[in-house]
Amino acid sequence: MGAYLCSMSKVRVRFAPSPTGGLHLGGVRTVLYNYLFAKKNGGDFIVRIEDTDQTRFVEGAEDYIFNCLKWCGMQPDESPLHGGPFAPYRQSERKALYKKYAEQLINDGFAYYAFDTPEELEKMRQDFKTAANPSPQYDGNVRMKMRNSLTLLPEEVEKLLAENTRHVIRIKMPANETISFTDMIHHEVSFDSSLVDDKVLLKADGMPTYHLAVVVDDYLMKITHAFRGEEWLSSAPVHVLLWKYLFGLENMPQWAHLPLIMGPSGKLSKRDGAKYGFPVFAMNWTDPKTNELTEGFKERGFLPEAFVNLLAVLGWNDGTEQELYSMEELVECFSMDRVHAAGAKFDFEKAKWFNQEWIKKSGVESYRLIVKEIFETKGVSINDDVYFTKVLDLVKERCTLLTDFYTQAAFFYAAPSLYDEASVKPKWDNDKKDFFKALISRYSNLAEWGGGAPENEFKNLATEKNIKIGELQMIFRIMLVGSKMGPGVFVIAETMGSAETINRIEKAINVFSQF
RNA sequence: GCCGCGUUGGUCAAGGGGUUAAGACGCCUCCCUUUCACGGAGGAAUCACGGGUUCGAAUCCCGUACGUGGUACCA
Repeated sequence: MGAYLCSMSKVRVRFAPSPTGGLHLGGVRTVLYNYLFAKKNGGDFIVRIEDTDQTRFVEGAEDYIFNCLKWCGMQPDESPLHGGPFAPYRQSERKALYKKYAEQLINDGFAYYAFDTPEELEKMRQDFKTAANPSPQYDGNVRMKMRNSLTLLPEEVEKLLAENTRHVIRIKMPANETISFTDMIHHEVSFDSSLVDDKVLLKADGMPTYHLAVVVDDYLMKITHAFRGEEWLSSAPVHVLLWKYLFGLENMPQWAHLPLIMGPSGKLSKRDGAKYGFPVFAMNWTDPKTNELTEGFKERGFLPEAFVNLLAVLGWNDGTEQELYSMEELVECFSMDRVHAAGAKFDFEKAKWFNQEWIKKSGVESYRLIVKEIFETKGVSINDDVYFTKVLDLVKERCTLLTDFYTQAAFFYAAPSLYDEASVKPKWDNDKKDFFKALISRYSNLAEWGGGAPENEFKNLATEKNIKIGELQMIFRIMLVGSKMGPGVFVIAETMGSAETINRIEKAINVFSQF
């Protein structure tokens, strides 16, 4: 181990999503680690779209992915959207490239044509299925019993090819070889080649499978480090072999297989979101076919800084006690060898804590517009941004999600329509009523409203009337807010202004007298 | 079934032969505040199991169990 960086070449990493739907937590974290590693090492971050399965194409998914990256603050250096010297960056547009590599493998004896139809494959799986082997593979044990260029006469193969018979190209896995490589997270990993199946490399429609495409494109795009989810580890021996056959092991990128992010019960799926009440995707995603909406962290009220932060430390830490990191700090501190090998269960409670911390940490300016939109969606129009900022500043430390600003501060924009009766009733009597009536006239005559004046006036009057302040303060709060919540009452009164305060006292006196 | 990967409190985790086994989230108690939060002080709670190696194991080795991923002309 040790030096993972090849001293010769510039670091180049890629995030290679297939545009089939929303981008979930694990996906974003994979991008993040790619991005951090690239930036940390002064390298390039490439986004390549792996759309080789035409049956799974989903309208809008690619744009959506780029929107998510943008929201998270990760701009690709090269991508189908941003261009670059290795274009095109969509595998579907690179289709013609792959065939020659597949054919080269055949010529070198590392791959073969297979003419088996889907029905024949299904039959094979049925025929070879036993209790001890419930899912037989197309591998060294069965390939000589199938219809392929290994079993057919050369002239038969020629004929089938000449007739354009549908066929695929499969890798011919060698027998009894140990295939091993060094993973940046798992270290030495090895496989017995006899146990790996003859993966399809080129499909009948001429498109490569992931296995071929990833190797060819990583080579062509000069990728130095390849990071992906651990679900790929099982097929790594195929990729290693292809590198060996095609481009040389010495040119193979350094691999890192990232631990999986788990849901409350097993692998995190978008179903978990609906089931347990937390978002799974970065941003809202509506499936164009089913119209099904899957909630995003953004819409749930997360700050992108918090989202990035919580993802970064889910499976990685720098060995210190620091937990809050900006993107810049992450770039500074990140290293792949401090990434955990084990999967991590996602904890929404902790995720919310990160958001709360970022709300407190950030200036209101950085999210004012988003919160403004939330208010306006709720039917509250914001005309005075100075006042709005003041209000947000007042309540920010009791907000966990951006949407909480509405519940915490809506009372600044509308007098309560409902009062906490149970808290007022036991304290409300004629003395209190007289007090608040007198308070109205005192407040009306107040020359200046700021600088603690409402509080002083309130307290003076209480002393004069010989009522304990504690007896009055809660009532006052409920007059202004409606319930037992919010910042200090006098701060609220000062912020609202005298007219509004007086209005609310008047209104409340009437209501309370009915209790 | 087979193969791969993994296993420190409920969760995220530090620690990689000798530690009172950090810290954070969550939970509980108290303080602050006549509200709710924020903040502060405490508390409960952990090295999956069994064998080795060693004076000494959470740490190294081997098994077992459990979890998880793969086992597609999907990525």
